[in-house]
Amino acid sequence: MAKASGPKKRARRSGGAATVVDVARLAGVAPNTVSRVLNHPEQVAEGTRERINEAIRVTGYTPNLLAAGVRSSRSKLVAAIVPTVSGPMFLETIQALTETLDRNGYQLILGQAGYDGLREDELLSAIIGRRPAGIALIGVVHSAESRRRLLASQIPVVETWDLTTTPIDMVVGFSHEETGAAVCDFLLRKGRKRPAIVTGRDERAKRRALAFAAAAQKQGIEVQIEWTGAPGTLAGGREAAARLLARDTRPDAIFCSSDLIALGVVTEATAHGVSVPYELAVVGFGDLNFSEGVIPPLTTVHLDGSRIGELTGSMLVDRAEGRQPAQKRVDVTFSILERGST
Amino acid sequence: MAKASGPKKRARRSGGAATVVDVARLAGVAPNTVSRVLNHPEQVAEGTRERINEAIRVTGYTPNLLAAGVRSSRSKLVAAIVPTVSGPMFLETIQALTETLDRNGYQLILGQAGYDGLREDELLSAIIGRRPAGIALIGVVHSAESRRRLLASQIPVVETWDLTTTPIDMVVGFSHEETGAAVCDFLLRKGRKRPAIVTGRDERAKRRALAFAAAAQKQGIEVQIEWTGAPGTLAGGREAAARLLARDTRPDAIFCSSDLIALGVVTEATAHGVSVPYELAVVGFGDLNFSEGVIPPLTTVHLDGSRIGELTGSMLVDRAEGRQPAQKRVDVTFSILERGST
DNA sequence: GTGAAAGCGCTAACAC
DNA sequence: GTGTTAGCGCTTTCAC
Repeated sequence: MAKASGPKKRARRSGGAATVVDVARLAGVAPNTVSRVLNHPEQVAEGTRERINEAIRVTGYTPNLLAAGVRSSRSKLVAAIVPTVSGPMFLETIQALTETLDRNGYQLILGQAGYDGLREDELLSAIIGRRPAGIALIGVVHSAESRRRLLASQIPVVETWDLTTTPIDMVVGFSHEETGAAVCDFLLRKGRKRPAIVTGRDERAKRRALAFAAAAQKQGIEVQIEWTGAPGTLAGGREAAARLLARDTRPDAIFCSSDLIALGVVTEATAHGVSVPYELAVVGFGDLNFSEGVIPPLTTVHLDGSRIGELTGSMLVDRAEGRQPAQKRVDVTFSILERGST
Repeated sequence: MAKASGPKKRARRSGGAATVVDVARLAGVAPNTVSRVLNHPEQVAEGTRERINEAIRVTGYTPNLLAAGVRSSRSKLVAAIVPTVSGPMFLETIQALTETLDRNGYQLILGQAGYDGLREDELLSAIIGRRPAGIALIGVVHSAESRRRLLASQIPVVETWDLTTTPIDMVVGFSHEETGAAVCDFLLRKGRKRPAIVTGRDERAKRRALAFAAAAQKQGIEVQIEWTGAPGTLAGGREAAARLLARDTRPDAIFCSSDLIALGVVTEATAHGVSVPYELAVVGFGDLNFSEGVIPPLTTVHLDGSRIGELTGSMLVDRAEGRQPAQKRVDVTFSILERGST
């Protein structure tokens, strides 16, 4: 029997999907016993369990997770809020997060806040309304109002890609100030005298740029800054580089707020006959998957985006299951990968 | 009054979040009137509405969308299944989809099927269990079993990035066969005699490659194919190019299954002193945001990923709201953007 | 090990 | 316009 799956008996009230009641009737048990097979199979006798599993197969029953969530107030859902999904920066993090959640039986619901953070409040309502077991803020800057709502919601939160001093709850990230200063140091140590910056306008990039400039200032060096849009693009990098190369005092080193921008800077410099790294050193940020393969290979700031995603995922799952996560604050640090462009 | 939001009165049973009952009590109305303000505000007298809205503010009430979903069997949730989120190919589509849904009050839940499509069935259960109003399959190949389950679930489905002849429900895409043949034509017309292919192993890329080869065959030309991993990387492109350039009959044109691979091929060729486009023409696929900016600018197959996402979103929303979408099958076509690399 | 009964938070039907 | 009643599909006591 059971040639095809799909609804067998008469159509049911709403949607026509099979319910615990249908399965229970077919298996000759009470509805809650079906629930038990799904959630605590060890509490059910083997014979009964088999009969019920067979009934599940025959009816094509797929548990209604919404209903389960209402009753148990455990939604098995985690929300991630990103500025936009189409910047390459956070992809590894989202991927690793999804996989980690998945492995633990959780689903990811994705919200785009945009780089301007308008609509942030509406988005938050939509998300909190789903009663997720946790919320991951990935590279998002949030308003005071959002903070308050998140705090009030009691939902576990992980903020990532930064190390706030006043976190809402948990944090996985690194210091953008340290990063900027470290890159400045690195370039000056290599004997560069006229460092410049090409940076997107987003909050974190700004802080790296400022820290870079401050570190240079300490050595009595003024840094030129060129702004470009967020998220960073190759074209934006080329334009900014063109402006920089046209100046009277041409920089001999450029720190870019993303690898894509850095590739643009290298491309433009090459097009102008400026040799990278001899006349111009270029440092990127993000260590995207193409950065090692281009010519010259890009020196860049490496961040373990996957690790951020995994940690975020397991911290949220821990909390969702009532465990205390190993740490509430993780500094994943960064590293400068020296390659051909410097 | 109402200095801060957040729960006011005594803690409530589960989770501590305010419910319709709390709001109703505070506003002196019945619970369903609160529900009405949320869902059909025009049915409620202005005075009552204001009182309720004030009560909502004071209590910090956020509607439990899970409960709403169970009762109304409308979850305001759409699921998207992608092979992996970290390939750049589908990002614009996911972004446009998210935005379109968002504008209509729907949220996106994201599932990664992986390129191998294992775990596909488990993923599908998790997704169908949420009773989403629609499912978008973005660049995913699905098993016969998955097809059956989707069909049985009665949930509106849009398959994208391809034009299946036997769609589950709706389709937004283009023909990979036509694409492959068109690129072949394009290269032969430009006088290339020894075309080759560097392609990832994913299903669609394979079909483009085969169609390319078949078109060449018709003109009596044999095509060399080099395989690389999926998703395509710059490094993979370089390796494949190195192998191709080492052969006795060196190709004078290479069609790549992604722009990232193409950039790798160009890089490797340049490193070998092979001039692009004079000695070697290179065509990419996807028109990623960097492709126009590199040197030489990449000739590539352009696809409007955003449009695919928007269309998918509005088709699903239409169906979710009981409307018939304008079309069930949309061919978004492709175009070959001729730039410096050919 | 299993069943009966209650109830999660919400919304749809039907009164008035 | 608004309240009363019922019930979505599930899980959680609490019996036995």
